[in-house]
Amino acid sequence: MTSPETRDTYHHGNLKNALVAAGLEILETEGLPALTLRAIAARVGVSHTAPKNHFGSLRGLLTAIAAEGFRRHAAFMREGLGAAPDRPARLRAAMEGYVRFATTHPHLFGMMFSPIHCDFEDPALVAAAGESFAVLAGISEGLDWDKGTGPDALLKTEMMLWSMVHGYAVLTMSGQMAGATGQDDLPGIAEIMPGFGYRPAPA
Amino acid sequence: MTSPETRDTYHHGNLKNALVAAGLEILETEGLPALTLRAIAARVGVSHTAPKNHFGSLRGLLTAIAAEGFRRHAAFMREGLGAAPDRPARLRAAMEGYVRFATTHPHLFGMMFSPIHCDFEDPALVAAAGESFAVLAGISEGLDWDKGTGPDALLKTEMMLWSMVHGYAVLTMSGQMAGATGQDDLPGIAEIMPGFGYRPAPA
DNA sequence: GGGCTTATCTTTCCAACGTAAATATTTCCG
DNA sequence: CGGAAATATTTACGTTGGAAAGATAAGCCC
Repeated sequence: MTSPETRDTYHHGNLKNALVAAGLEILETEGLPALTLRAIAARVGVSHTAPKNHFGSLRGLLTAIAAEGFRRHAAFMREGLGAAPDRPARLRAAMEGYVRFATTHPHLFGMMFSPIHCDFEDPALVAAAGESFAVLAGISEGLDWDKGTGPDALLKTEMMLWSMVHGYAVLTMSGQMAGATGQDDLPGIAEIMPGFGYRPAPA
Repeated sequence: MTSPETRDTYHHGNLKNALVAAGLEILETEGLPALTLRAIAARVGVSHTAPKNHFGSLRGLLTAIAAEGFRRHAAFMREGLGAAPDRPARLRAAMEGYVRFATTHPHLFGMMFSPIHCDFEDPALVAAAGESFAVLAGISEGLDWDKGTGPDALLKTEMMLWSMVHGYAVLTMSGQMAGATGQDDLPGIAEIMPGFGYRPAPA
């Protein structure tokens, strides 16, 4: 996917996308500390100052990479939704997709939620993150729990689900959950989520 | 608390503690990106290579700072416990202490859970983090929910509470929760936690 | 199709960073 | 008192992101 180390034309032609793709590759193979401006540019075959024209700074490039990460993240969450027979199963599938993305792409996932690396004010990133959040919002409606009917019911439900699954993903992935509990084999996200039911579907 | 910029003796005398204290100060005033080896050393008044004798590397020093962070984190969680009249109130107090620490010391909190900066294998860090986890463990016992009695009941309860409160803290603090929901004024941790009750105290 | 404008990329340079190695100073302890 | 160990400094090095200036290509208008 990424262009080779050399090229015949002075202009790359598709540098913006190539840089994002190269960054994703580096994240997968070498991790976050190796994700330097110079390394990304070298992989595409351009000078280390070339990205500045498209992204302004390293932070800008990382933000674009994170945005692509959120799109894939949303795709992971949506993956099991089709096969789910009912709403509780959909809830479970989305949560497990969330965690599966984190464990499959740990470095990318870590960067996507790091204020040091990403600019959460960036409109493109906000939009991409909203794509993931929308999946959560979709399964939040009608969830039956003690705050599922009052004021801000939907907002509270979304926040509760997001907080739980995100905390689980972060803490297990970093090894802190294993370290603090002393357990190697930890329960999955479905095993630590209260068994929420759903109120009858609206109409 | 920290030594002044100059000193009369060749040996500092208490460099190890002074470096940790200086690091904490920098985190409060200038944030995580400013927490460099050279900046910490300069604040204490030693050369930027002096910390190596005590901590090995920058990562080692940051790990020690994080450990002190976890001790203070545990103190925040314990703070409201005494005044709580019953067990549900204790649960709420601990959760709110967790979040209050994160909002009061955002940069320190962020570093404490960053595998890039800290070495989660370090015994001192594991011990300090365990101190925080112990507070959670203390309020997990007897919590009444659908997984509160089966196998690994206590472990699952601890993991559920920790995941929820940690996810909430991270996502609200980074601004992502506000960004994705479009809400400025978000519900507190107590408002998005299921209203757990407790089974009768054991004897 | 000639010429101006703009976008894109390179080259060069710089300050700041973490770390290594060699050296200086102090303390500890026999 | 004296050598060993601990502690801190000096110097140097390779790497990083970014700024500045110049080179090259593309777009576009007449």
